[in-house]
Amino acid sequence: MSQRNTGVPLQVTDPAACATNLLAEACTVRQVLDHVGGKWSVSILLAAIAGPVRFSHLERMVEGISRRMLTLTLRNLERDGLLIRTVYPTVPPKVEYTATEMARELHDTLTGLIGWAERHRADIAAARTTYDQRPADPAA
Amino acid sequence: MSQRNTGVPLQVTDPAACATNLLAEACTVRQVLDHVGGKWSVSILLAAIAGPVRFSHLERMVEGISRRMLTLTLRNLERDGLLIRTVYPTVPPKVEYTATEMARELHDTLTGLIGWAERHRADIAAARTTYDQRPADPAA
DNA sequence: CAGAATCCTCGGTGATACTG
DNA sequence: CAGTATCACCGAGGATTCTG
Repeated sequence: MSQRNTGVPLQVTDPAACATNLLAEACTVRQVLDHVGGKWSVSILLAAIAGPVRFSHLERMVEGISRRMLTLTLRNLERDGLLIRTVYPTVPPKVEYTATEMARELHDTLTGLIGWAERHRADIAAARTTYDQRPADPAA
Repeated sequence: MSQRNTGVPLQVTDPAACATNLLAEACTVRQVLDHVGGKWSVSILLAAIAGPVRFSHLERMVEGISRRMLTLTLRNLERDGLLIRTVYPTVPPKVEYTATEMARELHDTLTGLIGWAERHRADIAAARTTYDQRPADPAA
């Protein structure tokens, strides 16, 4: 990026770092996260998977998102082949975003993540409690 | 955070936002990403899953990570119940990090993500090429 | 309606030095 | 060896305005 903050978020884990056998997995995971790890990517993706959505529709659904980030995230998802952008040349401009097959498969995979999260929600909370109740200064 | 930059990364998606049925999934996914979405989390996690690792061991494996970020990420993972920290009170201090069962299950889930990424690596690259070759100014 | 352009803030991250 | 403390940087994200 030559200019200041002109474009889309970077989201590029350098592929050169993916060398070591063990860490190769980690690197691949990070590549995925570079696509959907953004603050709003998943929300938009899921919305589009549920059915074609329009810009203003998303703006209302995702709640909390700014126009700018909506645009940027949509661009990213489109660039990565997860969304298809369709422009209807009507008088009030109309643009629809549709999830690709690849995106739907990704959703299936993400479902696994959701399952894990729900299975271990309690465990995570418990761990956090345990951690917070650590002795701050054991030297006493 | 009252102070400047004292502690661990935030990593807390406010649960209140998880309301709408459709976006609830997105919110759950984001919760997971809050745990392992950090730049180094996955690498460390995978290393620990492969077997108990020591601090300096990780420092060499992960390559590129700073001491600070290693410490912070380890703290996060420990707090979330993904890692167990064991201190051996030997003369040169020795600390081992072990992955929990929960972490291993997460790894299994992440494997799905890896599979997806490898299946669609070409598609993503192709989409990017297509996107880059867009007409910049169609009005001409 | 659907963006593009601009400016600004904040917190995640890195580099370095110090400590038990 | 395994951290902690402090400082500085910069890029993702937010708010606002303008346009076709």
